[in-house]
Amino acid sequence: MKPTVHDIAKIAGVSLATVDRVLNDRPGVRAVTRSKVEEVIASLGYVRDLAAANLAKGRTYSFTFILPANDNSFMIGLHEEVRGAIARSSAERTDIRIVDVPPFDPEALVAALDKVLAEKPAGVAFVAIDAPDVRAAAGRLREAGIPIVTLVSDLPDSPRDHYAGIDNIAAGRTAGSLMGRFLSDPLTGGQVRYVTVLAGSMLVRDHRERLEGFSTVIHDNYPDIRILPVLEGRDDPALAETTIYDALRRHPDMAGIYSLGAGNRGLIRAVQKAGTPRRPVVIAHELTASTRAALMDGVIDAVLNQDAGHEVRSAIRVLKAKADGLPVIAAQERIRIDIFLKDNLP
Amino acid sequence: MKPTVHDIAKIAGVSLATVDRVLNDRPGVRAVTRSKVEEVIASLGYVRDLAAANLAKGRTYSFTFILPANDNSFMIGLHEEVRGAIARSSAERTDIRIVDVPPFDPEALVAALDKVLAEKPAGVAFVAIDAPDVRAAAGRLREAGIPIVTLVSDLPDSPRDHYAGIDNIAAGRTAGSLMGRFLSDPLTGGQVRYVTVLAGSMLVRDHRERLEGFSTVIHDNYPDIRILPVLEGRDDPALAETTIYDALRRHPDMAGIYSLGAGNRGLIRAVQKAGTPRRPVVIAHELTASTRAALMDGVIDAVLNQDAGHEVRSAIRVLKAKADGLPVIAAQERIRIDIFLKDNLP
DNA sequence: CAATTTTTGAGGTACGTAAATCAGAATTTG
DNA sequence: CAAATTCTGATTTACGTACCTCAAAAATTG
Repeated sequence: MKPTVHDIAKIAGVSLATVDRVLNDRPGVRAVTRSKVEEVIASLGYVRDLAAANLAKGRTYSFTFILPANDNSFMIGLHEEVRGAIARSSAERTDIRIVDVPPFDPEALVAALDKVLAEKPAGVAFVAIDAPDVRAAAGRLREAGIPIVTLVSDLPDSPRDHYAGIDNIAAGRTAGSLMGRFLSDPLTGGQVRYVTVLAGSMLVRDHRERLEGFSTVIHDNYPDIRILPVLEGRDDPALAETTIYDALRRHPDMAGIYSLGAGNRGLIRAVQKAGTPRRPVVIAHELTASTRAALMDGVIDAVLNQDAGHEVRSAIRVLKAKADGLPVIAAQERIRIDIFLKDNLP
Repeated sequence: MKPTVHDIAKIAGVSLATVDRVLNDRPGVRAVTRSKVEEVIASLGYVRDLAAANLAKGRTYSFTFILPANDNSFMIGLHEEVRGAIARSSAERTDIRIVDVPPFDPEALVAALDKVLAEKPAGVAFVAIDAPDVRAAAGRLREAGIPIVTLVSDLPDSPRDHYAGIDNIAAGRTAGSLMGRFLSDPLTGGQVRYVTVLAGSMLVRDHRERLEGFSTVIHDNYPDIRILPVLEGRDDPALAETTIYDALRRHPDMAGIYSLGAGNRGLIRAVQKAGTPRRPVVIAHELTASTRAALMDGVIDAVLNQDAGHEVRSAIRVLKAKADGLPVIAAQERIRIDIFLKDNLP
């Protein structure tokens, strides 16, 4: 059977208390004794029974999720997933709290992080904003020994333990590749096509990265496709609608649209209203009620999606593992870019 | 704090033993007393602490995985993932065993299922073969109260508890949609193109379903694409190579190939060797070393993939939940169809 | 070498549940 | 109404670990 602390004590010829001191890094053990015990632990292949340990500790993992109070479908969905996790938390010894912060506001995020730090939770997950102050606040948390996971939006070059989100450069590249393939003409070819990109804001890292990936692929592989200057829709459906509508009026021959942010409701309306002679190829992000309907109707050709539920569950798993000092299964925690066509909608 | 059995006993005015009898469906409790206790349980919102319960029971979940002893990359990968789970199992109170069976052999599978039944494991996962005898054997397991999960290949109309695998019709539809889009010519159009399908065997349900989805989408949406009679490569690289090579010699203008089974190593060699004037669009299944390389080289255009690791972990989670009588998080257990282009390779 | 400090042992309690025993109470049966 | 049966309560042990106390042994210091 699985070895227990008692087995270790017996074989090492020490008392249970000493084994406990070694296992939990408590003082009061001579170096010789310590190494002897450690040897036995290794030779037996002992692994601490986490369930029993947590039971004994009466421990509950208290995690805090700091989320922007955005009202787009994706963020609302993210909130819901966290609430779902909270509902399930009773059975899992976790106690999860949500802290809302105003969106796109680095100072508010820093304030929230510092406030959370004072509460000494067992782990923190937050949607990062790419700013030096945020990086510093994250450093303070790590300093205090609190594991950190960034969610949806990463904070590179920071001491975060993990990023639970998609690779946005790869997402942009995928969009570019699909756009290129959907537009390419294997027989004739050579005609110049115009593609427009609708972003939320170029101040957001995710959007910058998606654009970067998209542009690279188009430039490198599809020389007859030209990307028009980026339009900013501030993730707002109304603004997106007028912006895209105007663009389609100016370029009735627009071959494609890549919407790399939110506010797709407006984009869809604009495309339908404009009624251009040849409907442009549209690739958008995040599967919501409206993008799903547009996919079915043929207004959108492909949707790249990140599964908020997976991101939340992954963040919790990672925080738990970090809190226990356990390794994470990397393959399990990689958040994949889902590609949805109208034929593989779940 | 979380209510415990002690709280229930105190509030219901009964002893701990009675609460235990109610909770674990043991006899020896009057109906009145039972309902009183159940009322208190409900009113307190009591949930049993699984960790403590399992600790007390000294329980280890013993699961059996029945896997075909195929030697293609996918099945080898599946084996590896199960072995990986076994390596991790010490920490998770699971004891997983692998039983190998000859591939595509319903009788051998039935024999294995019956042998496993005799060992009364806490759950069984197996790669199903679509045959009445297999269905009956699965019924015997369920009869014995053993949870069943089908892996990779489903067994519809059987009493299995769960299927951990992709929707193969949707996969075929996706392949059809990508093929149609990659081949379609938005400006000219109208020319007839020929596409060939390489399957392992039409006797396998997965392959039949993929073909069905593929054909449906092509017929309904891309009338100028014609599907040639299905080629069977028996999932064998050598056979696939000669089959495809011959086909490309006969049809040098072949526009596309959909490989819905295994043996892609041979397919790739055939396409490279044939050197047709215009390389056909190739869509294949399962990301392996060879399909990955072919994607990078541009020989394959898209790979549809099912993540064996996710399937195995999902199967284990579901078996555990069923063994504990807990609900499963459906969204978490849905196995997704990954679409890989050369731009989003992990 | 005595005084002090450090290390170790022994033992206990606790976490929340499972499962068992045994005795007493309530109920049913003849 | 006695006997048999069925319920119920009280109590105990166990699971594997954490953490506490107290005393004894060993090592270190002055």
